[in-house]
Amino acid sequence: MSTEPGDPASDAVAHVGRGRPARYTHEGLLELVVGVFNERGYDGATMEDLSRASGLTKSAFYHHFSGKEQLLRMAVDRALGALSAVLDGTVAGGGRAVDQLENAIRGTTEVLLAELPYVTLLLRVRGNTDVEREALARRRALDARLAALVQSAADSGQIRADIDPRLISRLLFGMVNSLTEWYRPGGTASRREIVEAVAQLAVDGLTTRATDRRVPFTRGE
Amino acid sequence: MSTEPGDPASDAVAHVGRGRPARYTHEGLLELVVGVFNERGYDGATMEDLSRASGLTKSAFYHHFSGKEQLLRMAVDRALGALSAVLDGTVAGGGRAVDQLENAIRGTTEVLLAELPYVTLLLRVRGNTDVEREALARRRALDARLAALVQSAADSGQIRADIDPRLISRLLFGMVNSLTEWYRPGGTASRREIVEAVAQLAVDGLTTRATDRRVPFTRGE
DNA sequence: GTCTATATGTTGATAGAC
DNA sequence: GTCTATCAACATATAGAC
Repeated sequence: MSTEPGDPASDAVAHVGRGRPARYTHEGLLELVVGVFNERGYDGATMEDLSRASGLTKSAFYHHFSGKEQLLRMAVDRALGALSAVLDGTVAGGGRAVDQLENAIRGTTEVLLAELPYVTLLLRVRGNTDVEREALARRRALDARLAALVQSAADSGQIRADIDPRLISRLLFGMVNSLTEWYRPGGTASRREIVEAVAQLAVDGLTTRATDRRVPFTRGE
Repeated sequence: MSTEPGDPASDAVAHVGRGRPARYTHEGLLELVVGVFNERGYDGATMEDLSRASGLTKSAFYHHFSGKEQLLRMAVDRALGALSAVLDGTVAGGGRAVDQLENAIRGTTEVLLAELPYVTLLLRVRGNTDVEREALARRRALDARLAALVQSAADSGQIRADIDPRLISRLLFGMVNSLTEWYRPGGTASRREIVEAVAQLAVDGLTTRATDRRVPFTRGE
């Protein structure tokens, strides 16, 4: 993470103390930390890396956080909270199952892009520690809710029935989650474009189609 | 990785030596090692973990491999070789761009499922060491070839033109790559089913469609 | 080829001065 | 709240006996 426009470092500094370095907000520091976690991997990032990225020594850094695992917990909690909330909103909105599903796809994609570093870290958790296992369990619960949406849409004949809904759910949200592999805030595609692309590719696939979806379907040229 | 049917451990033992433990093949050991890498993460896996999984002490293990990084190189080389080969075959086959693309989707999916642990490890590489950076570079080259296939299909009007081909490529192969997150060889869905599901979802999306694709297109119920 | 023992470096975390 | 100094645990890797 170099210092580019929109770099989290700019948010981290609350005000400069009278001593040597700067003072930091809890949240600003966390964003820096998560950036390092995502660069080096959670295991690969050392407390020395994390503190240096904050402009603090290890000791000063330990004054703000109890340890590496607490940092991970705070980060994945933020991601899980955001994903959980958007899913709550989607289901509360009601409507046809297929529309709820499309809303869930758009909503989770939006959250992923808006909370990119936190969701990225969440998706890379492997389960080596208690914090990680707890995060995995909560993530599985979210996945189950998404799978249930797909199942409902399939049960009511609103989406294709020739593929197992569980498989569809995994592939679909696998596509969404894969955004963490390449999306970066300053890139060519805007969030809005990406959300549209994901939703449209999910619904219609690659095939060419006229603007009015009810025209006869023809494949290729 | 416990000892289940089809467990790599069974392939690892070549024959029992006259001394205490067993002898191992280079390749069988590598499969065990990659399993541990994927469980604990490359950084999280210690040489102690790796040797213990092989039933050897650390020292005996070092007799077979020069170190942790060599193991990683061998593993990602295997994945990169397999992916590269399938892509070579696809392009050599010729045909319409859209058909080459569909073949590439099927081919990379098949390779991913067949070489699951190796591809999984490859996809998790972050770039902390020279070996990792080299692997990332080779992977980017493969991604570029896939993106070029999508671009060709778009240029000749064989796939939808309302989404940036680069974005399509990333989402499509992101979906394929997401299989490493959950596919396990003994599961309910066969490789064949999964390849079909990926290809069909990619081409047609979620929408219900009659068996004959040329019937008038209707959405929902 | 495998073992026990150990060298050597790194890491997460703490002590205590200022 | 930040620093320098340091610890105990653990990691990669090697030495050398059998």
